Amino acid sequence: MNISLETIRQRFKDQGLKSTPQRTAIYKALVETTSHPTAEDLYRHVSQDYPMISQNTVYYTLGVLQQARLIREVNVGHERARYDGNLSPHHHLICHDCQSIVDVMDKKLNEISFPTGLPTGFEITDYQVEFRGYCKRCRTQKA
Amino acid sequence: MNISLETIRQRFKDQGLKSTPQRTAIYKALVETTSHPTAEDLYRHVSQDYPMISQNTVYYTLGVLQQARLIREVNVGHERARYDGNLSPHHHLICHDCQSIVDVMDKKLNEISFPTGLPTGFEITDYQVEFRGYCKRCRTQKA
DNA sequence: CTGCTAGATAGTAATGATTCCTAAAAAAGA
DNA sequence: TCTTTTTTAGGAATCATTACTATCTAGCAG
Ligand SMILES: [Mn+2]
Ligand SMILES: [Mn+2]
Ligand SMILES: [Zn+2]
Ligand SMILES: [Zn+2]
Repeated sequence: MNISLETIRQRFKDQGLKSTPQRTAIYKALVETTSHPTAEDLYRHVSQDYPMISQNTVYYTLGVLQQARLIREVNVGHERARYDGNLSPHHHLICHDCQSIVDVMDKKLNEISFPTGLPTGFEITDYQVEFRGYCKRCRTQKA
Repeated sequence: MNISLETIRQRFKDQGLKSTPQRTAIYKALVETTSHPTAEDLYRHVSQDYPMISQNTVYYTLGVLQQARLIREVNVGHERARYDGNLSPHHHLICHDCQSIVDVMDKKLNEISFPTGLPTGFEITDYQVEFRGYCKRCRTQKA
């Protein structure tokens, strides 16, 4: 999945964000991968083109992009945070062993009805289905 | 929800775990609450009866109980870990603002069919539905 | 009941991801 | 080009969790 610089600049502008090379590179990397990388993964990736970038910039940028709703964070236990540049509604499948995250696009999962019998006053906004299992690689390694 | 010491001792024995006052107190606290406490919450709670207990013991014990499948960890973003002593299959509802976690017992949620069209070889073992929203208290505070 | 031993506890030090602080640099509009 | 507001980079700080290790104790064997 490829994204043009113009598109990126436009999205940043729409959110009132300045376009910098570092920010653009981080966002582009995140939109163009399906691997749900960590901040450090992104730091290493972007470092190839911008050797002087700091980890701090990566963290700061991820925070900014998240607030602007251009990316989202994926919860996988309490290990380091994982990020997702794919905003279309979808769910995830996570390997117990290697923590790899795979997108689950099944449309049926977007039609789950909200539960009833909850504490009064609680208002649900959205939900996430998190499947767990073992990826092919980890399964063959065990055998 | 109350649990007797005999029941606790039996469960520990079944898993080959020694029964110590600290371990018993931590497990009892976790089974008898629905608040999904953090390690520190439990440390503070158990400290009332065992003032000399160390945080380390709480962390170690939670690890042991988790490996023995007597408790489970609940994922809520990447804040500190939250624990659950309720092993019956259920899901959760989390407040965006105060991070409180409420149990969702809706049986329909336990009958979701596994998605198809996944990477070959991936084997799903289980899943979790995580609802997000705003609790009553946080909603009235905003208004 | 007594002693033995694996496992548990407590205290302290270390780790590591993330956040905080700040001066210098750069984007974007005037 | 000038000005203002962000953004960046680097270093220090934070804080939950782990690691290390010297006692201590539960549970069992004798
Ligand atoms: Mn995804
Ligand atoms: Mn629960
Ligand atoms: Zn795997
Ligand atoms: Zn709340």
